[in-house]
Amino acid sequence: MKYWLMKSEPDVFGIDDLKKTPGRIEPWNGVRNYQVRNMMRDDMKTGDLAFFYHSNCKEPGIAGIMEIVRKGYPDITAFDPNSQYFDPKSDPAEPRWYCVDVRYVRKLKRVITLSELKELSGVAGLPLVRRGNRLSIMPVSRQQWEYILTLE
DNA sequence: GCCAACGTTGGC
DNA sequence: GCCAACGTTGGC
Repeated sequence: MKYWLMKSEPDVFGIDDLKKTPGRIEPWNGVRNYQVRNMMRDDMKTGDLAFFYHSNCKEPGIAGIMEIVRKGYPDITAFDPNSQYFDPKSDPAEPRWYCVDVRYVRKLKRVITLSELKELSGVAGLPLVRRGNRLSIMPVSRQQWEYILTLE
């Protein structure tokens, strides 16, 4: 089993939105970055756990936990001309973009903020705290995962 | 709203 | 294949 961190803007889709979704399951679609695509297509498996990270907001940080309940499969929003994520270059016969399904597990007792994570050596090496990082999904080691949960 | 960092695109 | 221009991300 692996661990991940997945970013989303709470103004667009936050942890509370996932919690409110019927069945508490949502496809994590619209990702249009090849590095992240590869992770969803090849590495993320059913049963993996992920931190739900709130980005581009007043207090960026880790807000909750979710579970991957469906491994990588083609992102159909890429084929939909009416979708904001439409990509005419993605051929249904050979899909360019992938997504996974996530299920709400729980919110953390408090948001563990980016600024505090940056101060702590226990998460050194995590792309999130590296300058200029733009990965919207990244792997988290078991040690980092457990360390972060001790901060809660 | 600003802007640094970085990915993508496309001309050559 | 290089690289300038452009677009996006995301912290601040």
